[in-house]
Amino acid sequence: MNAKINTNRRLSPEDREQQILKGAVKFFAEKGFSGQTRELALQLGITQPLLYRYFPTKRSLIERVFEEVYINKLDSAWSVALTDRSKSLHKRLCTFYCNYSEATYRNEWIRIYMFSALMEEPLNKHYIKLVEEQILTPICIELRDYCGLPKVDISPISQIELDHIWVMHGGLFYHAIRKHIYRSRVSDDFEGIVSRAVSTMLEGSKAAQ
Amino acid sequence: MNAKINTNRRLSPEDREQQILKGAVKFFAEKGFSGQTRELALQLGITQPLLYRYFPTKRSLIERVFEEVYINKLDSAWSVALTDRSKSLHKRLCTFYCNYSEATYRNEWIRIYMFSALMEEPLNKHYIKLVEEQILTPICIELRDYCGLPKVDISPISQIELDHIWVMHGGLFYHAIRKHIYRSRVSDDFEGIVSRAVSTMLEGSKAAQ
DNA sequence: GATTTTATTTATCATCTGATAAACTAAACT
DNA sequence: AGTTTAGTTTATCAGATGATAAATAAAATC
Repeated sequence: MNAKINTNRRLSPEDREQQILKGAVKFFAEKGFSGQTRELALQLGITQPLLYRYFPTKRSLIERVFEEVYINKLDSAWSVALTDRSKSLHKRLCTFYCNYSEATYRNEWIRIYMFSALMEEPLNKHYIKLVEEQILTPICIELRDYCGLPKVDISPISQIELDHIWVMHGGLFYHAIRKHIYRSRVSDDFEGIVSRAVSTMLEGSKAAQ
Repeated sequence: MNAKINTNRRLSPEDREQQILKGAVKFFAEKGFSGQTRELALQLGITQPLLYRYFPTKRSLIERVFEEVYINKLDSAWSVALTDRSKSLHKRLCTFYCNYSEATYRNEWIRIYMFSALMEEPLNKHYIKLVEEQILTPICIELRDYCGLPKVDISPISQIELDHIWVMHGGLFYHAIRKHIYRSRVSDDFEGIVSRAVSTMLEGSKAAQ
């Protein structure tokens, strides 16, 4: 299918390693990690043993794929911006989810994330922890302020509050699942969806008090 | 690990087939469809060639697993109950999602669903279509009534309206993903989560008018 | 109880698949 | 230009894996 004729043979080790890595991300995102090294090599336009010059085992290549996809995708500046009360919470949440989705709601990211979760890779649990601590908890704190509820230092964020935000967060994430995993036709106006989801959540939370 | 000593050898063909099928559902839900027939047989406490007496190929067994898991899980009575305006929409939606989640937000269902979606099995697309037609569209229609908006026969349900409901639906589904795929610790009070999600959606939608 | 039937196992095949070793060849060096 | 270095390929291995055939043994039939 996607086999490339290897026009430029003999790359520098750095270039070849990068080429294999990028190709592996694409390949495993599509086929899952039970995809075969020969098929990957074919898609890269190289022979299968060459993979083993750059990565000692298939597993080591997969671990590099994890790193490649997940490292430095969460910008800590976004979490900080979430707490900037000079802007409306609606505005802050919309900005955050547009940035966040641009970084993570991508075909390769989403699919590799789901494959790794199904395989129970530790990566998934680490990432979930990060999301709860860096994203959902800050949002809960801002939502308390928005609804005129007690501050965190009075009573800590409860599981109920987290779960409530998880529904919105998960609902938006699910849009990416529908697009990249189910490959359904979904509306391209993600900003609009975010804006409506955020409004709904904010209005609904206020009304619930 | 889970290997059973085969105490009752020589089952009737019907019983053996059922035993293999149930075991296969459990096995493939855990390992994915690249799980190996020998490991499945070991888990069942039988030898691997015996599988081929009841299922001609691995693929045919997988297709039976799909049927087993998906057939008759959606009760059409639920969709009808959604439109019973003698009860509040909040009540109807909560009842629906509690029934629906009991049928589908189960470990084996969710995991096999996600594996099959990643493999681009047609099953997934069929199911999504069913969800949109039997569940989300009826909800959109009821929501129009709830918000005092024009009826369907005046203007059909738009993609925007569907996407809006998809966020709530996906948010609730994502709770099951977190539980069964990520295997995170999640709150067991799903009824409470549903109730808050539904309230939020209803209040938010009303406020948006 | 002897014979037939059939569920199950043992033995085995062909192919696939991750991985290694040796051969080859394009580029770098002297 | 001749020699060395190192990126890439060819050939191949060992174990895994889906699938088949023959052998075994438990139940059913007569």
